[in-house]
Amino acid sequence: MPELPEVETVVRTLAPRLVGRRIHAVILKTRKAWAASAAKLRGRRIQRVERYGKYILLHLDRGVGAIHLGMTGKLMAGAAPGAYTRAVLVLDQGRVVFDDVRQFGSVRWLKRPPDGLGPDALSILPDEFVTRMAQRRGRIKALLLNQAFVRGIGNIYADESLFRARIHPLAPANRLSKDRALRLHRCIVEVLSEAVASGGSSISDYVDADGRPGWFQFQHRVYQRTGEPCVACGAKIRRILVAQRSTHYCPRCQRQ
DNA sequence: TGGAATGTTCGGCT
DNA sequence: AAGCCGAACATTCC
Repeated sequence: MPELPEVETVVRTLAPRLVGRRIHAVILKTRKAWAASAAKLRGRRIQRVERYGKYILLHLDRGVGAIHLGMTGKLMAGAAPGAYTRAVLVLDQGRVVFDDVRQFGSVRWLKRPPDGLGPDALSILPDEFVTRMAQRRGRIKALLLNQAFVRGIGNIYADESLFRARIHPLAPANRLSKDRALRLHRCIVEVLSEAVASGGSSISDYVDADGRPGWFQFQHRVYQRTGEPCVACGAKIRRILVAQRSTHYCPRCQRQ
């Protein structure tokens, strides 16, 4: 579940319970390579909690805790550990439980926030978005998924944004007119903001730090609606593969 | 039973 | 050299 809106929702529900807390102990139930790094969180005080693309950053008195939810990661305040719990941060007041069925997520201690990521999808300015797009020849859908280009967009919101902007997912980025690029930027901000306001999309079992699901999945217009009628024109939604990911679009509304 | 699922990374090829 | 592809990671669900 974890794209920008889901991570943002987790951060908003988590932050009030974490800021000012000290991490007394780190319990690890994983053999993943990040475990050694995660152990360094012990003893640190959490000064600020921030979303950084799809990362949850705990700004500490020394360094940062960087949590990535991968595909199935969940971060829950005060929850009981279960079968898929990979890490528990024991605080001076309460605890945070990190569950992750597929284990693509991670909990790490870093000297500084991760580098190599592009500007945040919700804060990049229209002009910069247009300029960066003009420098890329790749397919627009693949580019939106590329965190080095913009950070925060994943498979759901890439499809939903392209649908709203009426842009074909295979369109080469640098071949879009300035108007269409601006429209795409506007639609990305719109879709992400609406999704944040809805608490994200719960497509399998996503919940925020308080265990509450989001409801933006009821607003999806193309994502996982293959074969269903387009809400705008009635044409059947099509599914193709782009960058090895399922890509859903309306063949009539989104022309090449 | 095989394929697909909210993600990232790496190696190889052009 | 950017960009593409396939594979890998691990587990569940239908």
